[in-house]
Amino acid sequence: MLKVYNSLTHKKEEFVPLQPGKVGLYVCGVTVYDYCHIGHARCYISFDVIQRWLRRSYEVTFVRNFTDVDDKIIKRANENGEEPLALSARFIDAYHEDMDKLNVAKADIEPKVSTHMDWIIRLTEGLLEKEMAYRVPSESDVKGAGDDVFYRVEKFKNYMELSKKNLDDLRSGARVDVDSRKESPMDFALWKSAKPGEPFWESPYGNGRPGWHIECSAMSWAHLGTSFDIHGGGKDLVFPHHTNEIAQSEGCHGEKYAKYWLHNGFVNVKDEAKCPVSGKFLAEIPEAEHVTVQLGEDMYICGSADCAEKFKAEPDTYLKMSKSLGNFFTIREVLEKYSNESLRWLMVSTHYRNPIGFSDRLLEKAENRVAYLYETRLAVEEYLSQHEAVEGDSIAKVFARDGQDYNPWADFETFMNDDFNTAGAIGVFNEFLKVANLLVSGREKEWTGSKLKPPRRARLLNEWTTLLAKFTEVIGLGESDPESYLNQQRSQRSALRGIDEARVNQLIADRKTARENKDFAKADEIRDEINAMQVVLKDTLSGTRWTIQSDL
RNA sequence: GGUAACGUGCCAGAGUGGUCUAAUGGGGCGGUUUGCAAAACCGUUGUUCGCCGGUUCGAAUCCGGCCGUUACCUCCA
Repeated sequence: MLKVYNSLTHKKEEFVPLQPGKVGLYVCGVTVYDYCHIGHARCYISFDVIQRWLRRSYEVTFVRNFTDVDDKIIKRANENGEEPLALSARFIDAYHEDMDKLNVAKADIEPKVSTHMDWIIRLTEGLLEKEMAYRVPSESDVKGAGDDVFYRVEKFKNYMELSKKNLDDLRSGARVDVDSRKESPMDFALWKSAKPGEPFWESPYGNGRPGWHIECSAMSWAHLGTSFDIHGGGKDLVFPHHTNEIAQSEGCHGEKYAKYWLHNGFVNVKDEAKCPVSGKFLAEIPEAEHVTVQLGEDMYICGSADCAEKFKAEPDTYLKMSKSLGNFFTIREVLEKYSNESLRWLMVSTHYRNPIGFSDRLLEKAENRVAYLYETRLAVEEYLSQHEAVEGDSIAKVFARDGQDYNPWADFETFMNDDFNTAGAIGVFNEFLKVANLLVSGREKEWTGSKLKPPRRARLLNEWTTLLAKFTEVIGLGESDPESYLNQQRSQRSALRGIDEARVNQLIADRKTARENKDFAKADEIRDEINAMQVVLKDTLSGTRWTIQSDL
């Protein structure tokens, strides 16, 4: 049974769709005036996993819009001397590129404001008829500009149901100049009359364009009807955006708008300090071991007394190395330095409603986990290419503990059904990956108490491979080809650190020769040289693999 | 100023009344393995859940207060 936390009721509830077997899902999309940032990544990755999970049990209609008519777009376009719709089209393309990299699937329907003006007008008409909205003459001198239309907030009883605020607090906190033509300061614009230098559309109220909130009410109506199952978005949209959406849609249709409201938490960028000598992140070292060093006016923190000594002796040498890596904001900036799946892993490893810390250190950790995932897959593939399988017991039986079958998928499902708890689910997944490594390295005895013959291991690894696909399909990680993924990840790191791959390969070949000649002194000398380049070697049965040393 | 969310061990992060003396991952330490490493795997470390008080037979988990962090309060996912 699936349970979801509903922001509307502030409780976890059993998920029961309006129509059996079907789910209508609407997620607020981007306002396309710039590249997507990590906050967008969080939201769309979260709902991508949610959507993937729902599709296992329901026929899902997933709608995620583009807001391509908006103040910020117009402002940016005017600065660039570009048509607003041309600018938004560019950023829609950029959005798709970014989301492809993050393995975020396209929504079933991705509607745009600019092609839904008729729905927006129908909705506005409906609200005017019910006197939930009112017209006031435009102050604009643009020819054809007629009226502005405002929503009459006082007429909608449950206005604050979602945000748990009260109108009086909002009034007192208002920080924007009040438009004196409004009946009440809280009233918001449904339709804005045309202004100089702005695009406009025709309407019964004269030329103009829609207000900010109406587009989601209109597009969800167009594609999911007046009432649907799940509405999602970032927590920051609770007020005013979602609050106003409810007011508009319920005010017009007189029906419950969305049954469940799901809101993802924020991304908090952290600037994390490193020890200037060892380069280690101070957060990784117990505070008791930190040593403060004062140089003139400036204070520095080292990770240990040893480091502090070295630092005092040669501060200039170390200060050069400690330059800040800076904070990242756009998805593109992050993906220049880290592999695409590392960002997704980071996002999925925290529950979607909780705040998530964002820093180089955490990305680096995520990067290493993704590498572990692919290295495991690679090792399994190698093993299976070398060993034939024979029939035997299943993973559940062989890895049973305390008389209980080992059933990672069931555990995974339990977590996912508990408000899409991907963080817990990832914990199960981690253990599942370990199972493969145990078998590949012939160490299953550590878990099961007895050793298996290779054909039995191969049988279990075949089963494992099938099962793995079920996990990766849900979390959207580990679905690429392992070899090419790892190579890509390595090339990215090599390029960033100026490591010459050809040189590394040459040294590895030299070392291989030395090892074949049993000249281990020479081989180790070469390896030291390689290690000095921040390259780490891994000797396997099928040859030497190499990776770039992690910053951690 | 108003409102809300969050605060878990060295770090990240699950856990919302009793098999929690806290899943999982990272780190540290010890080991298996390896020509030596790396990787992988095993063991171990951490009595502790922001602080104070209360409810309860029993609390990380419920209630109250305090402190801290983050965010929102008309156009940010």
